[in-house]
Amino acid sequence: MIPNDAVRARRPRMSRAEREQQMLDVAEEVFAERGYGAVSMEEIAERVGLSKPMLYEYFGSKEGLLLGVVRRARGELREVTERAVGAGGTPEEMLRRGYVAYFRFNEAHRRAWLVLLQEPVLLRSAAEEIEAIRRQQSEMMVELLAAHLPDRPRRALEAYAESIIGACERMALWRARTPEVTPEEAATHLMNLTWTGLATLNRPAVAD
Amino acid sequence: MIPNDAVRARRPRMSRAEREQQMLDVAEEVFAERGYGAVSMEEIAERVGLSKPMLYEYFGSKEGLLLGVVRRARGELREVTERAVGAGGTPEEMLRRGYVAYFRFNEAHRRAWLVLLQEPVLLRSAAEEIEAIRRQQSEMMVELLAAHLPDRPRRALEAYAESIIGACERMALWRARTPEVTPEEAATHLMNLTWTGLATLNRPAVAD
DNA sequence: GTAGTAAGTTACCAAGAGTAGGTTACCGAC
DNA sequence: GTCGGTAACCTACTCTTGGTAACTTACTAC
Repeated sequence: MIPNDAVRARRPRMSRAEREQQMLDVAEEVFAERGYGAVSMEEIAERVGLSKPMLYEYFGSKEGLLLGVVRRARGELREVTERAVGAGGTPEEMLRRGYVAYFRFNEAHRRAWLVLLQEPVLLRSAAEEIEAIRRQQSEMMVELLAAHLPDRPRRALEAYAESIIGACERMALWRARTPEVTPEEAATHLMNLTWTGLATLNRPAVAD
Repeated sequence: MIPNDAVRARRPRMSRAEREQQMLDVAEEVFAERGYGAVSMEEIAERVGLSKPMLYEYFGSKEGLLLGVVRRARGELREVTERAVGAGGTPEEMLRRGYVAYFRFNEAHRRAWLVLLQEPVLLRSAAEEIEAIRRQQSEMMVELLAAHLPDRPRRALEAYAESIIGACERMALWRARTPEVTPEEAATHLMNLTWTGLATLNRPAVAD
């Protein structure tokens, strides 16, 4: 039988790289909107305009697809914050710029960020992979702190770094519910807490 | 046919309340160990010594069961921290005791805490429920801060509260990977970061 | 123009979430 | 003591969905 060219023409063949990105786009959107558990591979395939086995061809499993989404998003975020921090200046300036960059990122890439923040924890089987990404985040922060606090034990710096990252994440979640708070304001709050410290905060000099 | 009494005797009937607790115990253990996605309702039922429909009778769905586990754990945690903070003293003391209580809790109730921290995010459909619990946590912290910082805008206090809670969570995760850090040490790190502040930290007086 | 490969398909399986409808044990009332 | 009524509990199913095997179609280099 002769294939229906009119129909075939609607599904242009793409290179693997292109398709992958397209799949990640769709998956990111739909995971962020309704959550990993509520979305079927069938549906994602349909939205991409392909059949299910192609998703498995490229990502191996549903978790693999999610991991792809998370990895890409995490990479982008990392790039943004590293550029912000790497621009130099005093530790205070670097920290502040890092905060601002983080909050701007999750404002601009809301969907990516939602997936990034909310989903990785359910990936038991991909835990090591995720762990590696986290460690990277944390190491960057430790370096930043080490420049300012050269005499502190490494262990303490790690603790600060982890705490700060946790604070950022939760602050971002809060900002999602309180959209009138700008990235700069959020950064100021975080600076007041982590840099100035609550003890010194009741001096009227510090504004937020 | 006459039922096999020997077999029946192994499955004593229990009151609803008792069974519920037992089911929550099993679910908590197994979710914490292998993750929500990797555990089937069939298996949980089997471990409890009942058949699947009983789980559905009591919890409605798999998510409902998870929610039950989370709610119970969160309640216990809340009790513990509220008692610690409620004992009074200076804001600094209260904050510190709160931190210590939190880290002690997740040391003593490792399984409960793992579920608590790692799973709720995947519950899209139960999001409001979870949100309510979170708000409670955050409100308690806001009250604590308000006593110390009466002149700050509410909005700022909320931001601090959210950040602090996020810092606690992530710190707890870090502690799970670094078990030699005691609850008291973790609390000290957090105090140094949030109370003292990084700016003042390079004075040699503060130890951690 | 044909061989090889990479993109894409249909049609299936297996596992597990959730349910309909029935059975067994307990408990209070007469 | 037996007889309803209820609450705990079961067997046996359905249906969705993650995952795969085996095939077909189109592009690309020689």
